[in-house]
Amino acid sequence: MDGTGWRPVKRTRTFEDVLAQIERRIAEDGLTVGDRLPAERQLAEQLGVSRSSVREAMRVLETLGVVSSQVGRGPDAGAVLTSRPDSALTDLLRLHLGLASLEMREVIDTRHMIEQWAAATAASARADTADLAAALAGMDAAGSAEEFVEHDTAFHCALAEASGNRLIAAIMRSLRDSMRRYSVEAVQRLGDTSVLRADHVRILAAVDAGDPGAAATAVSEHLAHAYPSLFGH
Amino acid sequence: MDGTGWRPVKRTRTFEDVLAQIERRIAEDGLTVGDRLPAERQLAEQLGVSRSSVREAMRVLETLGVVSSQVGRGPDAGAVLTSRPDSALTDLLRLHLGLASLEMREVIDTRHMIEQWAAATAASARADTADLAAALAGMDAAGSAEEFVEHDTAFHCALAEASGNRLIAAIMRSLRDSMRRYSVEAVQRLGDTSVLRADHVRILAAVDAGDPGAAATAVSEHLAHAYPSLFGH
DNA sequence: ACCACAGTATGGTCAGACCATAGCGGACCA
DNA sequence: TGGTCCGCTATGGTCTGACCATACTGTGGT
Repeated sequence: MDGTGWRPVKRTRTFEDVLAQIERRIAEDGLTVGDRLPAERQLAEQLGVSRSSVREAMRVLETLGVVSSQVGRGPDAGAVLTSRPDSALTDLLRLHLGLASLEMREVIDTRHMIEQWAAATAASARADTADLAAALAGMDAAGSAEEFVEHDTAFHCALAEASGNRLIAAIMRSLRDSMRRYSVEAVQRLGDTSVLRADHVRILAAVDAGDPGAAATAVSEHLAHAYPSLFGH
Repeated sequence: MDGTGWRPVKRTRTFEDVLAQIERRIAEDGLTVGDRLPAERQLAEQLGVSRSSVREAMRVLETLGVVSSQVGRGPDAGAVLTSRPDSALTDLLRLHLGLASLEMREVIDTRHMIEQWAAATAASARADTADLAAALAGMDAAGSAEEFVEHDTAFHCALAEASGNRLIAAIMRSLRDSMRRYSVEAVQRLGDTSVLRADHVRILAAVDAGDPGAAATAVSEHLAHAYPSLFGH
């Protein structure tokens, strides 16, 4: 106890203050996607800080996928508010997988959960399945494991989007991005993709039929086929 | 067409290059949580860039919850590898909710999905429920809506952790952080918390009994009680 | 053995300069 | 009138070098 009643709880770095100011401004001025933030030099002057601090705050916002910086001049230049949570989530997953603070098993279980939910929800909502069918056609035409996985990813992301929940769709895209290499290896190990194709057809049919239970079951069986090593008991 | 076969696809900013180098280094040297990165000045010299660029890369890594910077001197000073995906996810959700590029409904649906899965998984695994019981006791002792929500949050996060999946637990914590204010209002609107308490007891009992189906059902009914406006048909 | 204090490595911040980019707008010419 | 060229300028991107605050390290004195 120092008797002053003070505790150096946490020092606030300048760029954190800048972040708070910008966030407040977004809320107060009702800024939304497409609007521009003031230029770095202006912002620095307005807030009474150096441009470096403003730039560090910009890096954070860019990392979180809420702004996008463009050089040059004109209406599209400068820091523009955007909404790209995908790359942020992807980077997050990739780095934490690299640090071994997450395991692939956890990622795949999460995907399993999301995909079952998305399939059931899309089926209940009788969502449009044109994108799903297109991705299925792409898989049939694929000539390599990489190409197959690409269209497979498109199929599953389209399924997540069909659920109508943008947060879940964003998480799904990031999960797939993080697993790409792993998925390619899984397909190569499997060799034959006809089983996977049949699974996809069943998922699509269940969604089209508006049968949530069947859709969820089809997804579950599909993942068991795709990653047999993770579903053994 | 410029005839050179080149297209300036995308310029790579210096700090992005620094990020890639650091990430490569983490992978190659097998760095893990607790290890230190070189000092900013060293890194700048090694990579042949300015300290500003290194610092911008650090801000990104810090935002993603992969490093934590400490000033001063000694073993704990400098940039240390950590694993804190929670705050990154929380910031991500908060900002995107603020930009209206996500709606509360989507967040709550996601929570519903996660929580059902977590409850069922925890029940199947016969997970330890001491933390759940402790949070339940905290709720009983709560004197205000804020306090109640705090222990309620602890209960649900403990449930996610009991599933054994750290990714899902991290997402759960972030979701709850983002919804805190909304949850407090929901509890105040509800007035009586006895229904919620009974729900929690049922969830806990189902997990203890190792009954995944009952656990999932209990969670679902609980959310319907807590957010009646979102589950009307 | 202990304590006080100078030394030093660390991140945090700032000021100012220069570069590359890309739209803007006027000058010039047909 | 119309179009084309070219300089202007606002923007982000980068670098340099300085200084501050912090917190450990080691040394020297007691």
